Amino acid sequence: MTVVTIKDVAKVAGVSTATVSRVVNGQGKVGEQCRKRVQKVIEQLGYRPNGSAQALVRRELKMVGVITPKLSMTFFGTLAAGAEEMAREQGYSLIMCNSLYETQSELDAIDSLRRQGCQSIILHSEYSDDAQLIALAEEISGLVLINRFIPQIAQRCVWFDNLSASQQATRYLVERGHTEIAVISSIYQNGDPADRVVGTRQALQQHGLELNSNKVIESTANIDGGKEATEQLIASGQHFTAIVAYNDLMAIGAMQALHQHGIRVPHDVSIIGFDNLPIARACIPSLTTMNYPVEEMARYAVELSLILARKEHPHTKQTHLFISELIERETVRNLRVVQSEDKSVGE
Amino acid sequence: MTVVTIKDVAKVAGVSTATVSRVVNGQGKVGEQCRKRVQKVIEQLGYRPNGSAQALVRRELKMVGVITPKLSMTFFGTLAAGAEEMAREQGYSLIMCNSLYETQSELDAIDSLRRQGCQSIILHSEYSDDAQLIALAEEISGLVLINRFIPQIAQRCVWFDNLSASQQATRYLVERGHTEIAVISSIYQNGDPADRVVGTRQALQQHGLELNSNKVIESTANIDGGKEATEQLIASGQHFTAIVAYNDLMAIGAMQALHQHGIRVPHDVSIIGFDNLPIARACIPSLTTMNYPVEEMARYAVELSLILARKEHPHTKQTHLFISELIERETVRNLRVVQSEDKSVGE
DNA sequence: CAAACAAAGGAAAACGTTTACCTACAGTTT
DNA sequence: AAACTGTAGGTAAACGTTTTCCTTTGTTTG
Repeated sequence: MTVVTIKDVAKVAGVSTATVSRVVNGQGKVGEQCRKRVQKVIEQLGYRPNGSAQALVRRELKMVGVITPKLSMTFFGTLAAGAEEMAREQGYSLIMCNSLYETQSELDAIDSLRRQGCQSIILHSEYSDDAQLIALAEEISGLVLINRFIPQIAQRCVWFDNLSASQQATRYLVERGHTEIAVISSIYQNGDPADRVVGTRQALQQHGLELNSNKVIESTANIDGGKEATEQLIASGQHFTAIVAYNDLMAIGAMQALHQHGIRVPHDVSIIGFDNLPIARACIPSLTTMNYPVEEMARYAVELSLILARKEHPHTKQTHLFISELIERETVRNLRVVQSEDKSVGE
Repeated sequence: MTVVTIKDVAKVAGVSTATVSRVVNGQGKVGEQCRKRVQKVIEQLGYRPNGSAQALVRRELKMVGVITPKLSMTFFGTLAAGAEEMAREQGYSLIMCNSLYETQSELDAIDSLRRQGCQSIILHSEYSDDAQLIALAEEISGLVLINRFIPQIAQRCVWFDNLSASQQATRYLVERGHTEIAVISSIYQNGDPADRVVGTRQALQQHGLELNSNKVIESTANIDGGKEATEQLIASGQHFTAIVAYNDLMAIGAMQALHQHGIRVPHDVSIIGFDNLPIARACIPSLTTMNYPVEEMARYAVELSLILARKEHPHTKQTHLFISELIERETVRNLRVVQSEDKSVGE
């Protein structure tokens, strides 16, 4: 007797498997003393319903799949943690897949999830194109895109208002007297970086300023990328008193590069990051950044996915947009207050 | 026709389901032209085997479960990433559970995994006691403990040599002239912190020095905890020229606290962390730390778990110990080289 | 007291695979 | 030509549930 099945329980309790099933699931009519007896046998034998059999007959696996590029990055780890939490609350388990920023592994992951019978999938897609994703949405009722917006499947998109966030960040700098602003952007393909540059440009224009393209440097969205981009920026001789970074990691890299060149933050150069990772609070000086409510978004995405998978969606064309807020810390200097010294970079 | 089954394929291809199954799994005798025909039908219909049905009949789910306290922490995210990678290589998927440092959620997670039919489980357990885990190992053939050692189930333990790592760290400090060493430890229950304190004590003794218990402060294993512990240490008026921190986060917290008190790192106080998180390389000054090969360990743990689950284990009493190496960076000052200034904390 | 009904619980089909066993047929050996 | 052998491929049982009918039994109602 390796594993206890419902039949074993039924036999010992002297009832049919139907009754045991009813007791386990707490539905259908079962007499009180009968229920008690079955309960007891279940305990004694340590019966545990077989999930595969349940999934087979119910035609649904109580799992939600999450596909992100790289779980070891705090941002995606946090995303996964939020998703796991909501999934668990709803009685689902979480299957995790890393896509490693490759289209093929992204597709493989989706395929493997579908094969498992997983109808709920949260996808953070960097590289698949819109058409592919729209096609996928046709087939997978519970597909939800996180951090991406595709108009045709707006109701499946849980995303972040990059435009207004970067406008907000830029405005904050301008209001503090910064007019020469550099942007350290990412080489990601998914539109986010581009949106943010646009946001910065728009905010500057609203104040009669302009974003010089020479001050926009792209690199990989991590610490090294930030360092590299900043080196490039310094080397180019551009004049700037503030940097808007694509994310906190790049901002940290920028701080390192500036530090190596003896440029002080925020005294000589101010910096704003994105994401509000724990590291932003921890670094010295602590990083002013735009909050990215990724955990909350992930929770929401799972909830949405479960609803969509149940096909209860009155096909609203509503989309799901999360907005940012600025976390004020120590890396932005207000040039309009103290004018003690006026050193800045370049020129 | 909502979903394509093996029967549909069989009907269209004019063969039995057995043949389709043989084609899909590439085993058993199937004629060449017959195989081709079936392949084609599978393509056309977009047939995808039902994982639940397969798991049911094969009595195994191709999944490995990973249970960690908090996925949003880089350490555990990295662990999960390593596990996912190996699982995928072996054709398995990964189920993630957060235990949130609670015994009950830990047990719930295990229960849910077992119910799914998951025989491979990687558990990072903080709070369950040895007896519980030993009992669990009896029932779950593929249970592997990561970052924990229990002699009775040594063959299921993938762990880290805390003792020698902390000895190594301490020796490194002593060799650089540090004699007054403080330890910022964690309040975790799982034995790691205690082992590390012992390691430090032993290393000091080997050099004829002693670890003053007043210089060992415990707190939570994160940035705030490190800050708090350091504040306490400073307030206590103890004299110290170096700190061994329980992990990089606590080390960063310590650096912040020291910074706030105008104490320079490494000039006045040296620090060694543990884990070698990306943040250790990124902070200023960059943190000297003991490497913790957690990703590699996680990969290994999954491999081991799969072997154990298959019960191929010739019951060796081998255990699986990973060792550390010191990553030299900028937070340790060599007191024996330059003696320009001699300020230190306390006294 | 008969008729109607409700409640408890059983029998069996269904879910989609895999696989042990069997059949049919073609080719080989005597 | 008969007997044998090997192989492609079919049949059907099995995996462990859930759920739709039923049947049985006891209770209410006119």
